[in-house]
Amino acid sequence: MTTTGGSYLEQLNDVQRQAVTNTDGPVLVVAGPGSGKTRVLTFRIAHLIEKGTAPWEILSLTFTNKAAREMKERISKVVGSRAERVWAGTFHSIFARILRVEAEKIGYPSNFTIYDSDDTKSLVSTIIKEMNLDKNVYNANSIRSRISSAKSNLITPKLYADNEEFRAQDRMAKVPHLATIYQKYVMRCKRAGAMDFDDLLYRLFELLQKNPDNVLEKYRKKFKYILVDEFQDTNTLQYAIVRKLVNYEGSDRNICVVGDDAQSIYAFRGATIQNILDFEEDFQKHGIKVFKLEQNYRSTDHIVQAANELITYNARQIPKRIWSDKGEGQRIRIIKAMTDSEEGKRVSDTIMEQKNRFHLSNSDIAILYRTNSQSRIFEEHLRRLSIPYRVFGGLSFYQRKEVKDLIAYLRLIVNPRDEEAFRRVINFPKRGIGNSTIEKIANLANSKGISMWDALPEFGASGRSGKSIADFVDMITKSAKRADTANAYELAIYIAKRSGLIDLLKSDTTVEGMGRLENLNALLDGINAFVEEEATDVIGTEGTAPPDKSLASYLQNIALLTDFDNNENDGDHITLMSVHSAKGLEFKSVFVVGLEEKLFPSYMSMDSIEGLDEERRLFYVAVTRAEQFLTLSYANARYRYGSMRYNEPSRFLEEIPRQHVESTAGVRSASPEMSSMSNGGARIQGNFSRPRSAETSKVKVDPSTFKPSPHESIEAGMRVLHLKFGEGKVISVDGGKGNRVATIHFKDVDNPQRRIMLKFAKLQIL
DNA sequence: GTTGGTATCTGTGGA
DNA sequence: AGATACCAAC
Repeated sequence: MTTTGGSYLEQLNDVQRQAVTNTDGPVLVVAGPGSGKTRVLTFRIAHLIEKGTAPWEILSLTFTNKAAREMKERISKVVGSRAERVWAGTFHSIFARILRVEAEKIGYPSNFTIYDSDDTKSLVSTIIKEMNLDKNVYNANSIRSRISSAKSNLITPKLYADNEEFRAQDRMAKVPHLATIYQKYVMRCKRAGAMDFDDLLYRLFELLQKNPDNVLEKYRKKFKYILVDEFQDTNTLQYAIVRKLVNYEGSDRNICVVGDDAQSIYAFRGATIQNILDFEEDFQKHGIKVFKLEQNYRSTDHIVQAANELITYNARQIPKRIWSDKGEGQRIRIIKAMTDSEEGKRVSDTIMEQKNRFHLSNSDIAILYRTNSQSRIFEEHLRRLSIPYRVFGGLSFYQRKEVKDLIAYLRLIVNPRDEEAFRRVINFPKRGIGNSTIEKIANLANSKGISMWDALPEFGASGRSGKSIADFVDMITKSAKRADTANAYELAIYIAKRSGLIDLLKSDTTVEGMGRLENLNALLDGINAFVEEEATDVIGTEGTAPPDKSLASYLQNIALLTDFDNNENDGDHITLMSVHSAKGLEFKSVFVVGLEEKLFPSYMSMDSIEGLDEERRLFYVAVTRAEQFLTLSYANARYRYGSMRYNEPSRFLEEIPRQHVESTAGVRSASPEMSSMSNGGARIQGNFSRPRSAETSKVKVDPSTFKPSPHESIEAGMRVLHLKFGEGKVISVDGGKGNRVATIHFKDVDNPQRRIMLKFAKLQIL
């Protein structure tokens, strides 16, 4: 043991220690927010290494690069530099790394391209256009997500086409050709030597399934211990791969998954809580051990209890109540604003006030929102108060046009069959190869079943664009030749100049144009840094593999990076980010903003119980980010899509028991901005429905005698009691089983007629 | 083939 | 509101 080695177990509570030291056999850790989940995972890995497991025999899968990096840092605090050799990374990056070695076994080049969602969308659009389908009916985005979910559920184009149920669904949705699009899409990706994000998972599964050269055994032997973080966010496909690696005859089944069903927020990309339930069942007979971490070390009690309460509104969950001994703490504050702009101002003012009163630094504070587009208004107001901030998420560096353009050239050099890259740069900067020529090349490629690049020689130098095409081919071929001797950086500089990209940007002297040139230079610097970087970040296979500094390797790296990853801790700033990206983080003071119906919960998720439950879990995640101060805010009206929209306060606000909420006295006093409002503003005020919490406060129902009746038994005509709205009469009940909605007229409420989802509501029949 | 203008749509989360 | 698609004129 190292000198620090002995002490790490003492930093754990009993359950945590058991979860760390029970290293062999299947383990499920159900970990509430702030319960020391990361600590358990990292110490478990450290413990394995201390006990003699080779670092490279440990596979640790996470969802973000940030989580993986943090984990390695924390492991190395216990076991030193050996931590570098652990296979720790995201599902996508680890699998991409394996596929880079094995791709040729399943018919892909080892330097395959990774298609991002823009590439995917554009390929889907191209196919729809080629099939002469109406793009308004065949919406590229929804088709993309349908294809994605098919892949995530291991449904191949063939299975899809043969499945009568899917076809019936598609006919109903007026998209009968979806199966064909899916089939073409997969074929085109393969033809382009490209994998989309789902393929990085799916093709690895395919590899292990088909098992050429007994590759399955190779990886089963290699990974003696497997750990999965955020298991509630895995999809069917990811779990299928994990099972392949670990659940087989004669396996030690050293698998540890950590998750919290209440924090599952990625159902939209195929994640299913079912995996946690299945996991218990799948490993039952192999002596699974289950540990529940319920003590919350993060937040004070009002916050913890509010979170507990609100999650009970969900239909399905693993029973669990988190608790804290950090004391009662501050109550939750609610800010009500007339407009989005006022919300921005009030939140910024409150931040200023908190900073002064409680001596918080900027880095202690975060503003969390449902959609990235909400950041703008807070930026404006924070800037006005000279409060430094940083916005995470949104358009990442690698999604900017000028960056994507150069990357497309690099992609094409590495893999000329990459059709999306080809289409992007064949005529940019303009070189006289117009749409009709591109169409002709595409038609030729399709009829031959080859890529557009491979179709070029046959297309010939005929016609007006012949010379330009020949020149283009020459440029790419020459660059590819250079790649043998030049490194990625030299190559990037060469092609940036040779293609005319640099000149084009230099000729644009506007502020934006200069910004674009800066971005391009930043990209070049980034490539240089990648080339010069020491081997520190490299996960050696057996600790001996030399760092792969090729252009192909660079491209695969950046394809999986997000905005999170290319930024250092640069000083003391407030954090602005979506609730999704805040998962796993914590701040002394958290502002959850935009708590309005149709925004949070999102209108996209409001028409189903499952959707609403996921939004509620998302809100649960948001609330549990806060250590000491939690502030919730909403606006009655906000600009969205070009016009003022009015929204009700979010139902989630009502689901927080009042005893955890700060009294609103004084908080609602008009801000200067409100009193200086124009007539337009006055009209908005006129439409302002009174906040629900204010009107409900006068209804007195004693919670100790209140006994909710089963929601199935509620019928029209009954007299019922509601914890917040008091006594009311059920006017009607509609909606299907499990989804019933009652219209109830309450006696003592300003807005008496209410539509209530019976599944969530707690009603007592009188 | 290119340019510049107008019409139309789309609209969450993120590896 | 902003991005993109489409169309007419050069």
